[in-house]
Amino acid sequence: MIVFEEFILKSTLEAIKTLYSTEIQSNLVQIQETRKEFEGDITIVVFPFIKISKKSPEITANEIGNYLVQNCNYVYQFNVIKGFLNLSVKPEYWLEFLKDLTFADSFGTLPKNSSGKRIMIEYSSPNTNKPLHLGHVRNNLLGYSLSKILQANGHEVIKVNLVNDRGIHICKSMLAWQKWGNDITPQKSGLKGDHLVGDFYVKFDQEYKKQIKQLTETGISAEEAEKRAPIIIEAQEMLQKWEAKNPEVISLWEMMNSWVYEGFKETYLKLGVDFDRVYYESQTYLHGKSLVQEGLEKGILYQRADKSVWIDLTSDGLDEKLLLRSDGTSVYMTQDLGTAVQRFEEYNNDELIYVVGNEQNYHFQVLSLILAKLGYSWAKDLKHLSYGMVELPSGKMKSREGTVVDADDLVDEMIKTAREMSQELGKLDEFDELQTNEIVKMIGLAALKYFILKVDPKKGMTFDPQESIDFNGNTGPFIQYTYARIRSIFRKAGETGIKLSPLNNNQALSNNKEGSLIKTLYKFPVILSDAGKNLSPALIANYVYDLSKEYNQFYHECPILKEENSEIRNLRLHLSEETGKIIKLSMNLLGINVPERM
RNA sequence: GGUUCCGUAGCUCAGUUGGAUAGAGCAACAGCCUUCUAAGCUGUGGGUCUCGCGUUCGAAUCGCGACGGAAUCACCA
Repeated sequence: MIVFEEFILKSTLEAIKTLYSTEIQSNLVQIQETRKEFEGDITIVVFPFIKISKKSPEITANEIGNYLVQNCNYVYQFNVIKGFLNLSVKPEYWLEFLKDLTFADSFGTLPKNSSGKRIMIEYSSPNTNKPLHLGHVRNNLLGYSLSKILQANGHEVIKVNLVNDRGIHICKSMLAWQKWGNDITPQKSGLKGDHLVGDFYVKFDQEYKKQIKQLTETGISAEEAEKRAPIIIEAQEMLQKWEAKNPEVISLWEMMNSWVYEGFKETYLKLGVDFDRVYYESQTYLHGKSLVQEGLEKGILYQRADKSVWIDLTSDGLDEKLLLRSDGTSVYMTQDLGTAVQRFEEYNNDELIYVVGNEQNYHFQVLSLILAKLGYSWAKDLKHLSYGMVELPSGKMKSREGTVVDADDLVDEMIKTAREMSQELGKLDEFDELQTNEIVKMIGLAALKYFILKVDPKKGMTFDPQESIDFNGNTGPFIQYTYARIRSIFRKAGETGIKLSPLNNNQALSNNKEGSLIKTLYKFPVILSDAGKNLSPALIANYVYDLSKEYNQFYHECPILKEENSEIRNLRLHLSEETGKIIKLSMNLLGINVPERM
């Protein structure tokens, strides 16, 4: 595959050496895409050179432009606007690029392990006391998409899920079920297991609040009341029994967790995400204690009079952090230290990416710092994909207060809307029921996934369930529609016996929409690589939107099957084919499917 | 209070080593289907890039300050 930029960079360095007898660093040469409103393909910013040339930007640009036209094969003409040197790449090279593209299997992607690392990515990581909500949806979609993107960048990826299946939160649900459940089960209630368990979590909280209120009315402070409410004390006792492996508590715990897992399984399937390995916190929460011992011996950690163990990070601009409670039990950090060591030992991975919300930035900062202090060289290879919180127009979501957008409801709602919308447009007429179900599911999910993934992960986002979801404009369905259009052309071509033939070497581009489409296709490998480096599916999402928009303009302006000149028609068919391939590939990187028709 | 992140059109968002007249979509308005899928295309209006100062040939982008918002600083996870 030709990469014009490399050659132009090299020639520009030569030009400066020849013209001004100075060798410069290659990072002084700024090469960028020429803006649409100007003529040309590739632009060099000449301002950095004027100190060397000691001439005006215009003269400098002209001198370099002339040199390139004479000495660089790919450049055939140029124009200068202010300090910008706009170069035009010879059309035959664009065509050659397109030709290479027709032979490429998955253009832009690197084969497995080609240049790659072994990367473990942890995402989802739900609690087992309640169903998944919109926040988890963002997490799952980011994690899954990122794993695809990293694979396409030639890395080996291990997707893992760490299920938070123990602790006070699940005891709350268990206790509430014990008290008010009347032996209800998912089967008897007809509810999904995770939803049923979540209902008891809410029930617990309501009762807890009631008890706090009663206590404060007797003159006890709110803080004290929160500690003394009988129901919270009962929950804590239950947690102790769990840790003591009390058979009754354990079997209740196993039963309710199994309900939740059934529910999660369904949600994951619906969202189309999966994992190579699932860890359970009940099996990992004791890890890390030996590390603490080691740290104490090395003098990195210290013990207080009450036996609790701490690390002092004040010299790193952070605080002191607890690593073992005074009763010797471990905390979240202890466990994370332990599991990180385990994972690197077990998988010998090069990186470990945690997909976790930005509310835990501090935690991960401390985590890698402690590991570095303990002497693990891979501490620098821990990465935190810190994504922003999803808020509703009404503000933050609170699961205890029932103001969350439930993941299952959300997906169902999207599919329902997709069905209504498609029906209204008369798009479902040719489909039978089975096909209809499949297509509306594909469209509804695309709308949801794309809406969430197109936003820069680092940024917070607001989600309006009523208005946010659209099927026009910068949306998943728009991109799917573009793909379906392309497929439709090839069905028609098949019916009329038109076939793709190899591209002619001397084929000229007949329309500038063809040119801008080729240029957009050309950008894909760089976008894919950037998306991997920046851990950002949003780059792919915005690119595939640009590509679709570009294609629709081309489609509108250029007849394809109706084109009578068979060479031009063939070129346009190839452009359509390649665009379709990259749309499909990009959408797959986002975890979104594309339909043959819609 | 300390630390970190954010502030771009009415709304949701792009804008990545500082580069040309800051871009899309939605919403509003006006056009385009006897022609390959109108979930499309074209056009109009809409901006003090929160504000100020600085660095620079050049700042939405970098630095400092102010204002506004978020997260975090737990013997929670």
